[in-house]
Amino acid sequence: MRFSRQRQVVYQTLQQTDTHPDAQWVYNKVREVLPNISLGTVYRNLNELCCAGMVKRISASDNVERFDARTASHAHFVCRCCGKIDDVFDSNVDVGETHGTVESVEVMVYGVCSECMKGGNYCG
Amino acid sequence: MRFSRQRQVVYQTLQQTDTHPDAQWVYNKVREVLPNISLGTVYRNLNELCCAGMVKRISASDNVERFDARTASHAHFVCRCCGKIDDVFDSNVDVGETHGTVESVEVMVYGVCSECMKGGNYCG
DNA sequence: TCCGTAATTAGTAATGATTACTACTTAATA
DNA sequence: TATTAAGTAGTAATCATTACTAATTACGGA
Repeated sequence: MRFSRQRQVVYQTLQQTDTHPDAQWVYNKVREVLPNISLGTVYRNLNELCCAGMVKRISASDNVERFDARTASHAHFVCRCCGKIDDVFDSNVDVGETHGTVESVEVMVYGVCSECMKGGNYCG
Repeated sequence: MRFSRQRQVVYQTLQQTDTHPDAQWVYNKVREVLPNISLGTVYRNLNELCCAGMVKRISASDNVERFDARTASHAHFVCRCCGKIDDVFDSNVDVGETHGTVESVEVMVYGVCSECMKGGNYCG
């Protein structure tokens, strides 16, 4: 993977925020530095960085993919009213006190299923 | 909330599968019983059922919302190759053995953040 | 330092999921 | 049964994301 100027700025931009932004937000932010970058380039680089393990993709039920440059494992608090995503780093914290009213907790285990491992559908 | 024929069939269809389908799959399945139902109706009913707490929405990073009529809390195994979602009911199970290779575990806490609770942005 | 070349980009078009809109229909209640 | 607000079918619109292409560029080797 080459390290183009565009890819650098996309990555740095994501590292400098803790708001778990979507591609459009990253695009707007990066344009302050690279006014001619295209939205497609932002999308492609976010995907490349995800593949490289430098960025994590966050899906939180509002039809928008969000991204996080903090790859250390941590939980997220998602507000279903404003869509905001907070980090929950400390497992001892009372989320209900610190972040808001808790309605449900979802645990998602990501990986490659047995059929795909066997069938050679394994992708990367 | 009224209990229209369409809503009944959408709900029943979702109850009769454990594949965590998306709206299109539900649409195709429901059309076997109600050939004239429209895709918009399926979407609207899935959303209504979510609001009513009878159905859960599952976001798993492939640009499609999936739905689950099993509202009892349980974890999900998501294959990043084929997109399949398995239920993980038994917390004692070795997910790596039973479902596939585990790459990451994400914990999402859903709720309403403090600002929205205070600001009257609370929505339902 | 200069080439060669494959990776990357900008710009635009296409795709695909989801929502919005409207005139018509129907479930549920009095 | 009559009323009526909720629900529906069908279609158009929206919006996030991906695909495509000709031009540009990073980077290893001469």
